[in-house]
Amino acid sequence: MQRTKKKMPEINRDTEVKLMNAAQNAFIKYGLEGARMQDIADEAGMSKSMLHYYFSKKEKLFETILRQAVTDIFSKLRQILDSDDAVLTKIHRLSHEFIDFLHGHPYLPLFVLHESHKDPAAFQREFMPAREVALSTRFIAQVEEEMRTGKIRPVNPHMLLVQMLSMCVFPILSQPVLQGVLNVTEDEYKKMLKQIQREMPAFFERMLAW
Amino acid sequence: MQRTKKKMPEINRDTEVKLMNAAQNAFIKYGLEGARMQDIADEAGMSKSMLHYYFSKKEKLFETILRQAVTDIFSKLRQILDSDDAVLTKIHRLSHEFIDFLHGHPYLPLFVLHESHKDPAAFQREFMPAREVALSTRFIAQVEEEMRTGKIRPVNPHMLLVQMLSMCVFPILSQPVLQGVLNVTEDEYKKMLKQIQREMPAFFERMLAW
DNA sequence: CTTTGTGTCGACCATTTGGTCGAACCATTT
DNA sequence: AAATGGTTCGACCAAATGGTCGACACAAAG
Repeated sequence: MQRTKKKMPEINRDTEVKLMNAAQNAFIKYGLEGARMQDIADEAGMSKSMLHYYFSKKEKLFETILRQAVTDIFSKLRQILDSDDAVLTKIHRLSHEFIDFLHGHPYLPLFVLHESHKDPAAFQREFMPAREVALSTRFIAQVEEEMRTGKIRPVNPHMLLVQMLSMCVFPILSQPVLQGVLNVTEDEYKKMLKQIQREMPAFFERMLAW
Repeated sequence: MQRTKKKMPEINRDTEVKLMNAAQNAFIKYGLEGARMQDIADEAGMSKSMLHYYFSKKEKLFETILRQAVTDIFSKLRQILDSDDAVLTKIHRLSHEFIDFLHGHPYLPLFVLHESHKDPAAFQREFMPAREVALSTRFIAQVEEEMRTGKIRPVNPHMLLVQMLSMCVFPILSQPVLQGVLNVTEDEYKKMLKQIQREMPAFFERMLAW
């Protein structure tokens, strides 16, 4: 005999995912106010009513999408920075795994940053749980420890983290503009990204070496 | 006798500036679709009709604001990168003058990047005139020249430029998020920015030294 | 076969929003 | 004082948009 559940909610999941994907595309491109519920429904191949059936209000839907985006980014970041690796190893992993991740989701950082600018205090309160903050404290402590044992040169740990993230995120974030400024094709830009991935670790090794 | 002009257009200028400032704030925060004409008019202390009197349509107004933003950023950038200074001097100036500039207009980069993502091709076509592209080619040539004469170590010039910009722009761009991640106050973050300004040149000197 | 409850939809509603228009204002000119 | 012409506004309009509601489909349960 089969499950005693009244109905299989398989189609459920499927449509919900379809709706969320469409919503993500729309919100990322046009923002909360710019995205149109009808467009989202159309792109998902469903009626507008479905959106309100699964996510009561537009804001609810938006919050779901934004929270997902924040979680995605920080999960990946935590996976690397919260490991047992040495600082330089983490930098190496960051330049490869994290940039690869961002390259696969080039829209995520801008989306999150854009929302964080609307109301920084609210963003921090609603979307930056203590877990994400702890992410940095442990890494900072590790850097200080390696500095104490003389493994790396003394630097400002906060600054180091900011610079690491700058190098990873900005080249992806600003690809459309930089591609224009540098006057290169998308392929050439991708090649440069690969090169950044390869050379970034050595870059920081020089920085942290005595 | 006074000017023979029929009327002084001084009030003109003034209201136009007020409208544009209000429009800039609104567009930066909410984007083209999210900004409300009524809000812009209210913030400028004028009627909505004024907006249509000075800028016929919302899109026209938006394009004006965006073009201004792009021009502002690239003017500052050109002022530094198009000078007669050596590469390392330019890096030094970038870390001071350009970051100061961005710190005074922390919203500009995100605004431009956001629009560039909506339609990269259109953005490049409409808002990146040849003049802005030439900005990089000359700097690239200069880097190659200094490499040839052995003044600096061989590196990929494109990559160098991207890294310089990353270090300048990203810390400002992502302040709301990073302040949360690092769990520091605005003052502490500002202090860190100052430190980045001071240390960035040495950072690149190490990178470019033999 | 009827009931039931979850999904799904089309039609509709109330509000918001960009945009228009004619009137009023006011300094300058005649 | 009357005319002129650029400037400003309030009232209004048509379209778009978020959201609601009743109906319907349809498989599982009784």
